Amino acid sequence: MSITREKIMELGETLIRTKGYNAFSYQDISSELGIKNAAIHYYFPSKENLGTSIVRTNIQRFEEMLENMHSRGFDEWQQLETFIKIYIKSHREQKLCIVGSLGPDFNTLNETTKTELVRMTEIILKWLADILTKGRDKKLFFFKEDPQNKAVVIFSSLVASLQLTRIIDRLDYKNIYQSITENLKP
Amino acid sequence: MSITREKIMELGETLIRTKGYNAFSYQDISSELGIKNAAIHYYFPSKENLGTSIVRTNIQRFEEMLENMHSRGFDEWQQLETFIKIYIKSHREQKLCIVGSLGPDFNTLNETTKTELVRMTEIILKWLADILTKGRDKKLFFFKEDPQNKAVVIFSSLVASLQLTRIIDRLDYKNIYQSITENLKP
DNA sequence: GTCTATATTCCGATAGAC
DNA sequence: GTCTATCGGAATATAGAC
Repeated sequence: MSITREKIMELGETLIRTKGYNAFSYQDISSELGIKNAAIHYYFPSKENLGTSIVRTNIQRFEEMLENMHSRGFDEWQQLETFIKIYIKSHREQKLCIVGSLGPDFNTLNETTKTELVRMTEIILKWLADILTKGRDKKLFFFKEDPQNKAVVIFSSLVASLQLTRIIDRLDYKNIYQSITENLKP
Repeated sequence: MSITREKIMELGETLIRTKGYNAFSYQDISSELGIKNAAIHYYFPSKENLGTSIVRTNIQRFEEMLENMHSRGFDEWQQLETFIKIYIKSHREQKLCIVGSLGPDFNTLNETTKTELVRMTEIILKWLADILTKGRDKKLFFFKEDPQNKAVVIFSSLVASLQLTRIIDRLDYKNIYQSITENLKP
């Protein structure tokens, strides 16, 4: 795989997660890379291709993380904390997550990008509901709500607290995420 | 106040909450109203003016709701449920809330719009932390976490579950919000 | 006071040079 | 295979007509 192509995807992802999909342009990427905007079109004929590829890479990254956690034999608490660490890192880098940055723009996305974003969100929610169920069965977690709904609530907390801390930067993200896990303790 | 001006603001708000700030244009509004796009510039010289005015109106609306609830003597549960009803309505109308739609675009907004969005978010979070504190003192709510953090977590859940249900529309919003309140019951 | 004709800039995208 | 010159159109915004 071409190095330029990789750089474009990395920059594109950063731009989506900082400025938003509809606010960034091929010019933003090309000027940073010192090439013309049309050069980007060689690697990604349309913005749709770029957006879709970026989401696909993120799905791959998430699935690799799951495999990694399984091979290491992580329990449900360790899995949840590993996932939350992604959000702490995003916060430190002043970026939103992919779901939280593309989600609000959903109605303006092309069909292929929509499809991948749906797939990514489903994979995350399914995994989260899964570890919530298993963790509760093993008495690691305690909660009364339906695991599927609880998964949406927890994921929503993570997604939007990145958005809120961007608006009000004095909010302490670490304490916020502790509030989320505190809630699950038996 | 001019009727055209009001229609522009209403349409503008709908567009922000469905397509996002950077995806909608003056053309979208003018074509709907059967006028030229430049006519919008008479009422709102720049997009910044329109965006800022829309946020200000939303702050006013929220503050009027607070006054209304106080004059009716709503307790903390009633206040929280009234607030959540706004989100159920938004979900039904397939719209995000203002904070959830402008938040991800924060870095691309003009200074005055940023300022108003910060103010709106602060007002909501302050009110929410307030009723959580008072409600817990009165034994209406039960939770162990710090009220300020809990306010961010609850608000985040509401904001982002609108975004997630847009991506995956089979998610049941009513059950999600019940998970949020369930969690506060003593 | 209200709106239109028009300017300007920037966007995503195509055709073709190297 | 990789990139540049350039297009057509859409975006925000100004100047001025009614």
